[in-house]
Amino acid sequence: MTGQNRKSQLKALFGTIDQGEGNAGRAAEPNAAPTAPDAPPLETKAFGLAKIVPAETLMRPRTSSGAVKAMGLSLGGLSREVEEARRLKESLDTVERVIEIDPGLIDASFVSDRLGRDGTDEGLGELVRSIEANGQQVPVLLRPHPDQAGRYQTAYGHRRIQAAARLGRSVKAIVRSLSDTELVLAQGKENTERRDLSFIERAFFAHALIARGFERGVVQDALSLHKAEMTRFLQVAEAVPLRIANAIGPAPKVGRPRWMALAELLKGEAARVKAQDEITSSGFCATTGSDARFNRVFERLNRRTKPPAPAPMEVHGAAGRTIARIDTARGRARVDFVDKFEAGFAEYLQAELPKLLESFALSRKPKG
DNA sequence: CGATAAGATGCGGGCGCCAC
DNA sequence: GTGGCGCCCGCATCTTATCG
Repeated sequence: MTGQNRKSQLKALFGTIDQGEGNAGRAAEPNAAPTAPDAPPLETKAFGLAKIVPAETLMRPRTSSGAVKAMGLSLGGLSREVEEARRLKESLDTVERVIEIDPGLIDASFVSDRLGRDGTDEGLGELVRSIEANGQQVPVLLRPHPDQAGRYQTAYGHRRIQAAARLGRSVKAIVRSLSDTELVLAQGKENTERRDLSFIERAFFAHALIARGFERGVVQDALSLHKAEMTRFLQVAEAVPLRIANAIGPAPKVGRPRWMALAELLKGEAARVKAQDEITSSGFCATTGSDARFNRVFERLNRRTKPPAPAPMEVHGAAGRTIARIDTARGRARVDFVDKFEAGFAEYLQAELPKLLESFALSRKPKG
């Protein structure tokens, strides 16, 4: 597929989504698809009730009128009105209306964009409360299920559907006939706009799309990815086994550098065995929060290569009491005095410290 | 509560590979 | 040789956490 084709495909898809969903609380796409030459005027399509005055009608030059011509014009006008009425009816029939659907009839998208959130999604409870209090503000996008008549497949709005199911309510939805490509592109675009997917979820979503044969450029466009980012997504998704990523979960606070570091560690077979062992441990299962679970796995794999930071050393006074602590973590030395010191001590320390350092340097020099 | 450090994210641009 | 593509490095900016 050429870049031009890709762009027109995206424009055709997303331009119409935004136009049809003015109540979705999102700004219209700045480069939305231009209205097709044979499409009804924009106001007809968007609002249905607006007065229809095609531009060509307004531009048509007036001609002199005889009785016959007047009748012809009148008939012509009538036929135009009939034609416009037909168009209006057509647009009303095809315009995307929000309908209510039982969540039990709705299946998830064929490409998952979530990791290990089933039943443990921290934000879902909040969404349930919001919908309970204010109703569902934004409709979800569905398509008729390609294999099962009477059922639907989700393009986006999975969490809203889960929340509605939990409340025992129907889901406000727009149903549109979508190809596989259109469905995943809508799904990717929506997730990108909402910024509610973590790094690793986006990585696996991009990877899943590539695995299903979607072109790299299409995936980049749909997820608004820079080419370099796309490369890193695929590298991480290939290096981190899905079962491990699923066990960890979305880890929203863990970004690219740490997932890439984990992916690097997981390239070794021994590390994969260790990670598998970690995710089945009781401690891991008892850990709440995907960020904490990530840290457990990461620290377990990193344990050998990165020694723990040394504990602060205590300096004891004549009576054996701790008078100061020396912290050498992160490659620097820091001295904290336990008690307040007398006036002038800082100046004394300032004067004596160079001598102390010099004396230390001399003691380190090899003798002879 | 402001300053600072650490981490996350987006992006530019160089490089190598490959098809034409 | 040229252009397209993917990989990689590194920088700038923004956000979040920590410290004093």
